[in-house]
Amino acid sequence: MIENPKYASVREAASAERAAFTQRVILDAAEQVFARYGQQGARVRQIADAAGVNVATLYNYYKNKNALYEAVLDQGLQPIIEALKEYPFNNNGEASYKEIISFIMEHLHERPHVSRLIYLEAISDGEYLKKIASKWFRPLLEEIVTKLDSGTNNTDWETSSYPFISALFIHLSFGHFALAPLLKEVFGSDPTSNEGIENQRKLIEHLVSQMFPTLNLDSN
Amino acid sequence: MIENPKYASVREAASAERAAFTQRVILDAAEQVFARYGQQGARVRQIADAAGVNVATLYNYYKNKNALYEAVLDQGLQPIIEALKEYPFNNNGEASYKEIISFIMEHLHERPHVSRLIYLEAISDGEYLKKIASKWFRPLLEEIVTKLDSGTNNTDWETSSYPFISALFIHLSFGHFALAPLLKEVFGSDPTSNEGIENQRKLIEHLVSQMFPTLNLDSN
Amino acid sequence: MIENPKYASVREAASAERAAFTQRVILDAAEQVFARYGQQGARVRQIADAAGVNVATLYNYYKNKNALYEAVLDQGLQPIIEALKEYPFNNNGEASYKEIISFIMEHLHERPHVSRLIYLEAISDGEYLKKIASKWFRPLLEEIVTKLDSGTNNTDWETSSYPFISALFIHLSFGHFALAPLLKEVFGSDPTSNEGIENQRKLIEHLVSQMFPTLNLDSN
Amino acid sequence: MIENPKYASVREAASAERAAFTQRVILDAAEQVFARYGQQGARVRQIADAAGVNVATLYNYYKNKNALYEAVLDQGLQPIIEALKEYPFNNNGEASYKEIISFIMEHLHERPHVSRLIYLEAISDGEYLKKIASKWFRPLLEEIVTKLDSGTNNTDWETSSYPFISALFIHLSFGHFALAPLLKEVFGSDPTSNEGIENQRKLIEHLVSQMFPTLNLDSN
DNA sequence: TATGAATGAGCCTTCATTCAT
DNA sequence: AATGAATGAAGGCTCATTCAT
Repeated sequence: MIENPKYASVREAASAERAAFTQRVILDAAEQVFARYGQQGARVRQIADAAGVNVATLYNYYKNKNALYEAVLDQGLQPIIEALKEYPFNNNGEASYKEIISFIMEHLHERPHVSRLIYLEAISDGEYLKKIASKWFRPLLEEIVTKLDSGTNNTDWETSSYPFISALFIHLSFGHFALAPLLKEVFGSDPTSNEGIENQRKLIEHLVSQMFPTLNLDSN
Repeated sequence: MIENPKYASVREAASAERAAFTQRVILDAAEQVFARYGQQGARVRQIADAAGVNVATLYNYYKNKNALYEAVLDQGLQPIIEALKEYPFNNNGEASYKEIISFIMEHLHERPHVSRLIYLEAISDGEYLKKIASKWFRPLLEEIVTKLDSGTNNTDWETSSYPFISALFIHLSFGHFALAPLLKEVFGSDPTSNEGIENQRKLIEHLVSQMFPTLNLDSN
Repeated sequence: MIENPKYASVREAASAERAAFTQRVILDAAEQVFARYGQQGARVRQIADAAGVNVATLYNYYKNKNALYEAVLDQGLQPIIEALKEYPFNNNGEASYKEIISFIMEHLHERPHVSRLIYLEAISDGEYLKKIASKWFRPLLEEIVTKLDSGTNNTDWETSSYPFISALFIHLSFGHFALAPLLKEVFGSDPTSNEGIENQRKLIEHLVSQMFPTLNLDSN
Repeated sequence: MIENPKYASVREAASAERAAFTQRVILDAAEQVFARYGQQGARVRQIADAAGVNVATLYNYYKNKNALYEAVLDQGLQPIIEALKEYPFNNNGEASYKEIISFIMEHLHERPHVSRLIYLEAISDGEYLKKIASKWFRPLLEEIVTKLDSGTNNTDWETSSYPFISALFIHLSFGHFALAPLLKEVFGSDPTSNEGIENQRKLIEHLVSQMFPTLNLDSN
């Protein structure tokens, strides 16, 4: 029997919504597990359990474990990429380097697995590392470097030092979240607490202001 | 057949030597594989292949994969611990903070998997993380903090900031090696090359000298 | 909503027609897939795809895969059984053995999967083999044997040879279609083409006329 | 410790022998199961059970189920190919067509799964059918045709009929074994018994002698 | 009736581990 | 000590089937 298209579309919409929800749940669970055990170490069973669905359901949405991992990287990292793109880094100089730092720290805080996913991929020298580097880190760092260049009189550091400064920034932001369990164990306080993040933000600010005193004076 | 005890002991000595060699080869291979794929992601077959021995041989030396992993952590990290213990951090103030930096960077360079093992444990919040933190990082950082305290007039930073400074140091030293594949991909040059290490060492020195100007003046 | 019974019945009729159509489509698809991969090797998903319906729809018509297979055997073979029953084998001697041969070959041609289904059941010694043998082949062969007996003076062959002659007939008719892919590959021409079937028909005729010369003279 | 090479080789030989035995057992079991359920319908678990080994052991010898199937076809069919090659079909005309028939029937009897494997592959139009046709059936049939040509005065049949005669021969020999379960069910007696085979042999002989009367007179 | 979503069971394969030599 | 062979358990994935709409 041909249904009333209107009702059919309503039903289909509900079904699609449900599917989208399930897919999101699976993706979140996968992100969590992959971010802890890596691509090889993660178990699909564990992901399914974390998502609260049957293992077979995973395969209604993703071809295989590898495709799921790719989706985690793509869609897990995407929000931060998008956010960074929209950020007015060099629109008119209004966004200070301090705001940039806050912005990034805030986003990494909201997506606690991103840093760890990237670090795991880096440590295992995974096949997606090239993509992460080219589509992600290089644009991000270029923005930062441009900001530094435009905001200082360029006498503080030589251009050749920028890579090291960029790496320093990566360590202090991404590393802060990736290494959180160890830091908590060593120092006793949770680095991902609001206080911990705030302190780390201040440290980065302080370092930048020390390294680029002219930047400091200029823009803030 | 009754053997000549003398010859037997000779043979036994040779045998023991051979066994020690095999065990070392296995441990090195295991360290390499675990440092890349983590405890769960590593495959014993891959370790055996990397060691050039039969898989069954592993089990002549280690009860199981888990015991092998523990041995990797214990014995893989041990040399650096030992080295640090022997180092005259605060014997008579002769060892400058620069020397300490060089010393640690050099050791991490020689054991390229140590940083990654630790990072993997930290990211996965592994069961050995407590041990690593308490037996390893805390003593190391205490030495450093003591050094800072004794070497400066203590006006540069408040004591409460020491954890963050310690963490900063971890990121810049251990993180430099753990993240090497990503950094290489992003910046194009190998961070683990002599030049890359030298530059990183200088960066750390520079930061320390900026953060602790009195330390800088005092000891070097 | 209270419906007008008249319209309801119209709708029900249309619905029933539609359902009958769907069921036929599913059955045809199932026959095709089962005839190729057997009971165990066939995949319900493949059947649903071939039928152009959702997998779940299969289960509106058949309890499970096994019931579908039984239906394929029952209803797939039924038309030929029915046709043979209606055929005036020994009504009044009007149907010559040549006509019988043509008749069977024609029916096997129209239902290309029947031969293969039977062969697969035979090869796998399936649980429906008994049924096929008793309800299908034995009646068919008895008709043929009766025909031979009544049409000849019975001097050509001993009665004990009839099984072998019957088997010969099976091989040359059913086997011709079941083995078609191999024969095509070996000889280059399609045995299921009109020409191929015609030639095979002639071969059977020739053999029969050779084996039963008196039959040959009598009835044609 | 380096062993005495002599003893080592002895041990290795024993090990290799054991492995060869296991591989043979697996292959035989696989042949049996594949010959019944086909490539898709066969279950590796069933094969392992039939071989009396653990499922994982299969994978010490064959990459996967498909490779095992290929090995079954290759090595399962090979003995008959070899046997046929060595047979003096046209050495000096000493081997009569009756001997050829006996020879083939005997070999098919000894390897009861060969006929069924071929039939299943034919029915499913499998990917190895081409190979079977070209490397196996065509040579075999060419030998037979050559035999027929050389042994008769060639007046009995036209050359264009040879394919049909060849196919007839396939049906009566291979089909006799492949279809054995059905024939047994229909006729009550086992076609693969010595008596059944003997009778089938005679039937083939009879048909040949009828179809090629001059051949009959000449060579026997 | 038809279907997209979901699932438990089962399949193929690999894993970590043990055995026998 | 070392290894090829063997295995139980677990892994990833697919299957047949059911649910909910």
